[in-house]
Amino acid sequence: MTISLNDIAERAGVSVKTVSGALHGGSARMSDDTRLRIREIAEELGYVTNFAARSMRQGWMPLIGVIADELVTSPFATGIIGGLDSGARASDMAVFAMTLSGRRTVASVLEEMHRFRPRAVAYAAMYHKRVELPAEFAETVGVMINCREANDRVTSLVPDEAGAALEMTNYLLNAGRRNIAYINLPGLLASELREIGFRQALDQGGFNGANATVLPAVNRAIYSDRAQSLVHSHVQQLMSVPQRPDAILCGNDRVAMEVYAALRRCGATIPDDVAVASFDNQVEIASRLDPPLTTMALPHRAMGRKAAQILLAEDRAPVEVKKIPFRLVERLSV
Amino acid sequence: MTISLNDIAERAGVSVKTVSGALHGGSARMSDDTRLRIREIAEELGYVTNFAARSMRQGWMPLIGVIADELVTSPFATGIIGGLDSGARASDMAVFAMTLSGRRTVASVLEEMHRFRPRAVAYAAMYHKRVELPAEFAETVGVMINCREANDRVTSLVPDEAGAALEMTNYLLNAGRRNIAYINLPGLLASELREIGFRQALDQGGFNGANATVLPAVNRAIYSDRAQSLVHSHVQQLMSVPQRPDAILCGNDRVAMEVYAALRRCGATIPDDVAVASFDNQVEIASRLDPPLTTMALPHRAMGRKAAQILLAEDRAPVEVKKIPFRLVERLSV
DNA sequence: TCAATGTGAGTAATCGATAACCCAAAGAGC
DNA sequence: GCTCTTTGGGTTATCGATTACTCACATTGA
Repeated sequence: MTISLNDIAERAGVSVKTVSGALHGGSARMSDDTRLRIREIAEELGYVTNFAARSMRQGWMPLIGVIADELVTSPFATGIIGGLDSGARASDMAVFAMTLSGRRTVASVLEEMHRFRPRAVAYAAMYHKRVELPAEFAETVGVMINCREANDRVTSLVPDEAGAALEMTNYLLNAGRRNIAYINLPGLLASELREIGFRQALDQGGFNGANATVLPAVNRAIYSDRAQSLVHSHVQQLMSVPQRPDAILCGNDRVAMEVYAALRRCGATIPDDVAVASFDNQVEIASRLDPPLTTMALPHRAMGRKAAQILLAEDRAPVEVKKIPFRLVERLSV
Repeated sequence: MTISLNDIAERAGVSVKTVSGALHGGSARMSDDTRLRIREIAEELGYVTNFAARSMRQGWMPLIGVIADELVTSPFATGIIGGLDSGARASDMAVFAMTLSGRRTVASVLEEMHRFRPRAVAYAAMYHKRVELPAEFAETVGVMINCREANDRVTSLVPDEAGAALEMTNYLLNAGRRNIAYINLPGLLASELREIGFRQALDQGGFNGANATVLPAVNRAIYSDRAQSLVHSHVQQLMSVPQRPDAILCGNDRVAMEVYAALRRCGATIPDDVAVASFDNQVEIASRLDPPLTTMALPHRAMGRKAAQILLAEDRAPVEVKKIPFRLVERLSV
């Protein structure tokens, strides 16, 4: 048997309303004596609030529902969910995730979720992309995380890719690097935006962004011969010409990992001969490379926390697209 | 405004009890005509069950609570949570995860969770380990996933590490390999158990398990000089003696990744000169290596599904430790 | 024809927490 | 001494779904 307010009231010789006030309603008028006594009894009996019962009056459960657009894999989910959680916790809310896998549609997941009457709902993508949300859900879904709603019907939080590339490129320039090559990952929204920022920073720094060296890596393999040979041959070629680069900016940490291997084979040392910098801060990789990799950390936690803030705000703000800044993680590769 | 049974009843000109019976109670007595009409109206009005209200009578919400012992990182969480989810879905339950991070204790997380009145609670570890659960929670937590309760007070589901090593070693022997080396990952429960299975298989196959070649890798780095040189020197040494191995069994896929690189540097081809096999099936790695890696897949999904089964079973089975078998994923490295 | 049985559906209580509303007693100001 | 306000706390309705209980009507068998 679980303990209810009634049990406590009986034990304390007061009414349930007094107990409710003592435990939850901070402003309820009663003597400190009564309040304390009731709290002690509750503790003693092991009372635990019944959210379901409370929600009958409130109309909602203290839950933030998250629709995750892929199986909650990748360390990225951690950041987003963790950020949401820490933001939600401040308001005594919990995060409740459901995955949009197989042939479960947004509509069906939303309905399943609605049965629990969450206070607010977010949609989270596992990598930066555009998502088209059917118009009828624009009201229900309060915020898009790590993706932009295709018709801008919902407030979206996305990483500021171009800004990050700008910052990182400036960082390399400030470190005295003058000849920076960029090894891109074609086909990803993130890398395309990063390339823009890269070129922009060069322009602002007095170099010619349009003419910068930008080479494609392959997104599909770690050690497959093709991928390795592609990055490897790029690096080899870069290092064999007279004006060899003194810095290589990589599309993401996995590319950086390959670049490390390639540079090592060319006999170049990092960062003395060539600085290497990157994006994502996939800690498992970045912090374990040798030397540890300087990289722009994706703002997953920040996006999650911001999302919680937006969802739990008193009054709904107008729809907008918010670019969340990366964080520069300085390690030893620059 | 959300639609309630009352609204439907009004619209249909029947009582709420009839509506409830028509939508949920499969056995409620009423004409098919009435039932159908009510369902149509419910659909039309966009009715969605209110679980909170239902739970007032049932006493629990259709939720399976999961206490995850680390930030739900790593692709492993996916399997466990996904398995739980698919098992729970069969009974129309949802999975509700909370993370045991920072200084949140099991007790506090359990209380937070209890406020939502989940039907059952599981404890999931992100890698195979022993966990000591305070005695007072042995009743509350129905099953331990990927870990074994230290005092065997709770039914535990763990991967059958030794069995997997046995199977994989036999597989190598059946493939005609006669000289198998094992590169271990010291300090992990999983690898220690795997080593036992490895030696046992050799014994059973007529080789001397006790004298088998078992070498330690390092668990901490991908590309750090030390780790690389350790695996590298191991491999180099193995390959430089007359009775070089014709197969290397690796403690896990990350070790295999390093072994691939080392073998390549020695000029050995996989699998012609040396077969490589491993454990975990960390797909991102295993399927992208060249050649794709043959490995024993951790039974994360299976454990999750089994856990749901146990938690939702009518009558509670006696406490036991269940070893869940791995699955052999044949790729091209053997 | 009349009681027995069965069928479809309504009534009202219930779960636990909350909130609008009410009431009694005590102290303040005239 | 009397009204006014504040303090401490009780009563009761309510949220939505379920369910034990009840009832009206129809059918069936004697």
